[in-house]
Amino acid sequence: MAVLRRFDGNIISCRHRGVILSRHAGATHFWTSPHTALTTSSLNSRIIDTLRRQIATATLAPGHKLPAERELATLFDTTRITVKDALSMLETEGLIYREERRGWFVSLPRLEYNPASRSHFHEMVRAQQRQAQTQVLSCETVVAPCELVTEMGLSPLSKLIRICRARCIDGRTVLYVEHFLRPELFPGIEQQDLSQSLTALYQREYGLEYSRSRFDICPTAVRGEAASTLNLSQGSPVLAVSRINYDQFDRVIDCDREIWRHDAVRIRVESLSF
Amino acid sequence: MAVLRRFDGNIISCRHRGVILSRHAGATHFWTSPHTALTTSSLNSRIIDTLRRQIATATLAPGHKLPAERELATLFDTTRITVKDALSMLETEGLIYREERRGWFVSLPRLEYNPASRSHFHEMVRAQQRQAQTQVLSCETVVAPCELVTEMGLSPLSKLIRICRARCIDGRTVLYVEHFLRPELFPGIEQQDLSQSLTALYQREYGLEYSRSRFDICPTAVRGEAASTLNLSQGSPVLAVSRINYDQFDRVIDCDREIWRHDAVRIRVESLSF
DNA sequence: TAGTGGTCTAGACCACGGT
DNA sequence: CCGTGGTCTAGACCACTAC
Repeated sequence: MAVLRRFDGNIISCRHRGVILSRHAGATHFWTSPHTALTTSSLNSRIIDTLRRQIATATLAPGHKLPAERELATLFDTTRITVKDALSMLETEGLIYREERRGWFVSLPRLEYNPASRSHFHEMVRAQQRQAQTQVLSCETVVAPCELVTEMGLSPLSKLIRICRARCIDGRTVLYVEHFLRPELFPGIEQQDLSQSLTALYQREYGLEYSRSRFDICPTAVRGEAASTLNLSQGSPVLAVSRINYDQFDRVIDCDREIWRHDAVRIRVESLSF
Repeated sequence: MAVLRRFDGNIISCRHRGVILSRHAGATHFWTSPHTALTTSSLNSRIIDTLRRQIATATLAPGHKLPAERELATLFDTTRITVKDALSMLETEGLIYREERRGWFVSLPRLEYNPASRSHFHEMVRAQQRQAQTQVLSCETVVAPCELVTEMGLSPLSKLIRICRARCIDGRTVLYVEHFLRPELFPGIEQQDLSQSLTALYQREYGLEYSRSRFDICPTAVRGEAASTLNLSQGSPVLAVSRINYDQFDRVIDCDREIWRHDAVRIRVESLSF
């Protein structure tokens, strides 16, 4: 049906000067179906294909910084806008990411994340041969946001404890997370070390265990404090995972809102069908 | 901590002529945390805020077509590029979507989708008061793509049956899906009506039932046949959900690759913690 | 202070969709 | 055929980062 039209030439010729960047055949990326054809051959997609190939072959290795946009524009004999379009597309694809005014970088392998597991973040990261770090940004009592009143079944104008944290993998902040806790269940939690696993803390200090949870996964755009914490520009794509957790007595314990850099994670869930 | 700085003025004043578009205060969108601040007030974010508000109040109702980019540029006294930037950001956020060369439209409510449930697509859509439709694009025997050989535990150069379908909600194609089936389990399936639920077909005709499955969720960019089927431009953001399904004897039955329009769906999973 | 991306101007031509 | 977005040019100034 769909015909496979790969761009197999090594020389990416530009309109005026001609540019040689890629000398290797591309490897197949998991999310690149071999059944999809490349139908366009615009300048834009030549830039994309060239960069994609360099990334696939690790000629551009994970974490490496790309040349400046102006430099790439010169290299490909075009303007910054065209280059930016190409880079945005690769960003959407998750192959590269940007840091606000710092430049563009090749993405690191995605963390495999199972939101149904109560495995601790640090453990999960270590199990994947990566290094984790957690930073507490704030802990304060707030009036429950109205959508949480509904979601958590609270009475209106309830108070909640809000804990904000940033989590890093291999030195890069990839996750901004807000926890909303029912204060009556967690007296004095402000005095605890909140950079550790909250799940462990709940259990050790308060005898509360997750029994079941419900989570929503929703790709969206980042704004506000989450954006600056993640070094992202306003409106960059992220993956929002919100969870409601129930304890062994089926009471709502807390609610998380995780904002993941969308190139940094792959959700994997094992489940029984029902 | 973060200060709430809402843009509460009704009059969006542009640099030369001044434009009044919005007259209503915005409602809070679920994914818009009230704890995040709007830190910029560029021309771009004024466009975004104005459109966001109009959408939140359904002044711009779901499914409605936005004015042409050139028209918006005139309206906001700016250029098409600036308008496109704003529209792209709203697209990333999932509030609007585009159809290739047709224009920009306000997104419909997201379908709530639980990949762990074996509920049939048509049932699930109907349960949410929407209308579903399925179109079979192709059914053919192919050599197993190499990443599936690994994922499904096949011997190299195995053959698989590949079924490609498009699924619509309320007349809009929102899902492109490929199924890869082990041919030895499904003799003669090509002669069946493949526009119905495959799950039901497996059970009725072949006595096979899903018992468990593993799925991966990964935001990425769309290319190739999936893009044209979904009326998307190359590189638009989508949500890729790939699943491996096991039968009651714990054998791999099939593997799905779903490509969802990223504004059309919200993944919701209920799970026991472990 | 130099370098970077963020934002923006003011146009242009083309390809495809719908009539 | 016209209207639409898709792509592209050739610059500009600003804000922030890193040194």
